[in-house]
Amino acid sequence: MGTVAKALSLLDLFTLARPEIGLSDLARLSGMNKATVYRMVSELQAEGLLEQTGTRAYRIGPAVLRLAALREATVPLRAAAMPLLQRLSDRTGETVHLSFLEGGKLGTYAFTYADAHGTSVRMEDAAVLPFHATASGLAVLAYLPPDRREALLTPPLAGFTAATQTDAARIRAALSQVRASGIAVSTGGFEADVSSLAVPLFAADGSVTGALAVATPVSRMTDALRARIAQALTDTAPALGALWGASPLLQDTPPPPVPEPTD
Amino acid sequence: MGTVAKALSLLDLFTLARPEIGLSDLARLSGMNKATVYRMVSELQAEGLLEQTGTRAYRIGPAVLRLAALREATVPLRAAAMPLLQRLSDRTGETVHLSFLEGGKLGTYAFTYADAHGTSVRMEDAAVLPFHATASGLAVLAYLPPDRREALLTPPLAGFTAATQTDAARIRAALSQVRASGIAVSTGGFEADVSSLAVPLFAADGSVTGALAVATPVSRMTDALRARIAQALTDTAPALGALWGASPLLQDTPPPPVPEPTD
DNA sequence: ACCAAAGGTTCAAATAATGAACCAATCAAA
DNA sequence: TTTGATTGGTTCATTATTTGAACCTTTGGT
Repeated sequence: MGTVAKALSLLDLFTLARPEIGLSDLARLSGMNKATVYRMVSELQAEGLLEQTGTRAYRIGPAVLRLAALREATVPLRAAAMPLLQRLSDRTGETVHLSFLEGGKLGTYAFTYADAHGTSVRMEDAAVLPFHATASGLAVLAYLPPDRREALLTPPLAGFTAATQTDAARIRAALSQVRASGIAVSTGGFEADVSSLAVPLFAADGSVTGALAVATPVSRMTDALRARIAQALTDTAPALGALWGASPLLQDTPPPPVPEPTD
Repeated sequence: MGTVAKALSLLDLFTLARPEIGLSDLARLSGMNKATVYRMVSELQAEGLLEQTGTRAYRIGPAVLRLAALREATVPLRAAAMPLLQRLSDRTGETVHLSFLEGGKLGTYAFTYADAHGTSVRMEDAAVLPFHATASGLAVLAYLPPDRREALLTPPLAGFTAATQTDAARIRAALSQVRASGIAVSTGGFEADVSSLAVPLFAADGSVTGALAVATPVSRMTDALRARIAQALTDTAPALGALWGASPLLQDTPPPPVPEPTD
């Protein structure tokens, strides 16, 4: 792991729940030396990726807004995807959630709510999803090349709820199911009261790039709803893939053109 | 300059005009070795700050969207500032433009248009402003500590138009004017047909953090309009500063509490 | 079939990152 | 106010990483 990667990994310590972090905490959380962290945050600050608050704690800086504007101007994907997500929300009556592989992480990209129900699953933007504990993560994991998959399945796997599956062997078995059906399911693995279905999304070259998911409160999930959501997901995924030039040939072939890995 | 800063400086090579850059071009533009650049972009890519297109060129990656969402959740400044900017636009009938110091750079943060005129100055989000050639830049420069100011004024200064002032001595003289009046003026220094007025913005600790500017087509700028804009700017700046806790005491003291530096 | 330029890779040499220890400032409790 | 613990920040010899010339392979144009 190079110095640059280590410095950038500091950015991932900031979350909605922990938006400001002091120097000592940053050193503790990252496991790096305080002097090292200090030099890194100084460089990140000079670039505007971090900034220091009045209490000397660090937080994400204003430069990311400029970069984000540049990103959306370059790849106006979110704008194009939102109507598709909204239609899927309306059709299923549930929260829809689009995530993409960002380097080695699965990041939330966009989501939409239905206004059908009084209760719905609340999503956070700015979230990174665990691969082994979410439907989206499993959908991606199932179609990742074996080496990358195994790297992400090496113990210890974090437990988020009592229902989180942390046994790598069982997860591998679940991934075979995902490949067989083309759909990933997860119930309460990340958030206790949430049940999700997800389908993988593929890049133009056939590699997996993200996932499209529908999340419902566990109390509402039934076999009938599951079937309706699965149908809606497989209907929507090709149109979404078309936005970045993925082949619509995948449309009627649930197990996509990634060979069943020999694991 | 540390390795991290060098790697991050690559991000600044991407602009709206040049949103995708190949490896060799990145090496040329940055003046770094190709192998060095390659390792850096690989690390930036692993973090999702860059991504590679089908043609192997690099562009800003999706992770910046996640970070931007986190930033706005942490510091919902843009949302709070926009109505103030819009009022200023409506009042002056011109384009308003808010920029902040991001580390060593002056980055565009937000802008609003008036719908009064058929013509107006178009701004780009995702833009970095030169200090010596814009009203915003001069406003900031005037109140920066002498060492930081001098660092930014060391020749060679880039020329953007025939009217760009690139003589550091003359710019220093102009900065005295800015400190005397509390307002910076620039005509055609960055974009040929644009004339701007700007006031500095100060952080809670009294240090300069950015600028608020009004930009008009040169053809429309008159002394009368200049006076009206200057008034509108000095009226708005305190309310804007209040958003981040800057002292409203500055309201009626055009030369803010930064001592006239001995230069 | 050719050439030029691109992306990507290698390895010894050079340089930058590292971490233990240190200082000064802040804060809470005694 | 004294104490003690913790914070942000700094130093410097040791160490490990980055660097860059040269190399290979692929791509695209003529």
